[in-house]
Amino acid sequence: MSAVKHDVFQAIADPTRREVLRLLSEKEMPISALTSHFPMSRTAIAKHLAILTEAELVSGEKVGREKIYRLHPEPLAELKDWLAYYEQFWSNKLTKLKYVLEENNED
Amino acid sequence: MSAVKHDVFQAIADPTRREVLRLLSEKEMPISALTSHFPMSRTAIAKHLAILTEAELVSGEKVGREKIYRLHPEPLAELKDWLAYYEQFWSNKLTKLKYVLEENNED
DNA sequence: TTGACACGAAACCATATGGTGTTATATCAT
DNA sequence: ATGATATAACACCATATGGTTTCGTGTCAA
Repeated sequence: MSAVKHDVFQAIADPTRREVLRLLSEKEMPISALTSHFPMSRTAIAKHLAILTEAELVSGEKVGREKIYRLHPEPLAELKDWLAYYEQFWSNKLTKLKYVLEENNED
Repeated sequence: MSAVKHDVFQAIADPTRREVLRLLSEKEMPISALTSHFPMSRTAIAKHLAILTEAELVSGEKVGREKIYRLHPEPLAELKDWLAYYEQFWSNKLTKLKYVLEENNED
């Protein structure tokens, strides 16, 4: 679908692809089973799977006339590492505290 | 640059925008200072900032004739939460162990 | 007040993205 | 062998994306 290689960040940018990942996290399945969860054609899902495959987040194994796709979550480590850098600027606890203080200052 | 609202996932999909976030994490700065770090026009950076602003990852404050942009990392929590779900399928420790085993099997 | 500076807005462009439909090919069941 | 099934491959389309250039406007400094 594109000339340039897709990375993990681009792969998870699309809501359909995130839902595909979630479905595959529950159970490996072929394209047609995946497609039944979406209001779009099998061809569209196939393209999303191609992008996810490029990012190495899924892999497909041909079994008879089916091709079973399954989740391959390791590349998400790159995302985790990227995110870890920003946690020095924010933590859930400190953020909540800050919001409380800002709300108090409003009156 | 678009009719649909951009979310955090789309915002961080672009390498330029990720670099903008990193730069702003070091120091708040106006558009022209940001632009000097990239091989593209000020207008292009302005569009990226608009997308980051839509995702509420940055905010700009007008100061005189400048507009100072600064990082607003809280929306990254959504990403962190999304990622947390997949950590049940994989952990750094187990991944490293698996890689070590695979390397050992190579000879 | 006259530039120079920082930015915003608009028009434009090439390519990417996300979808469609059609056709072809391999496999399984009868 | 035939037909149904599962998917791949291809051509096509509208819109989004990521960039450009040009022009307009508010602000600071001389």
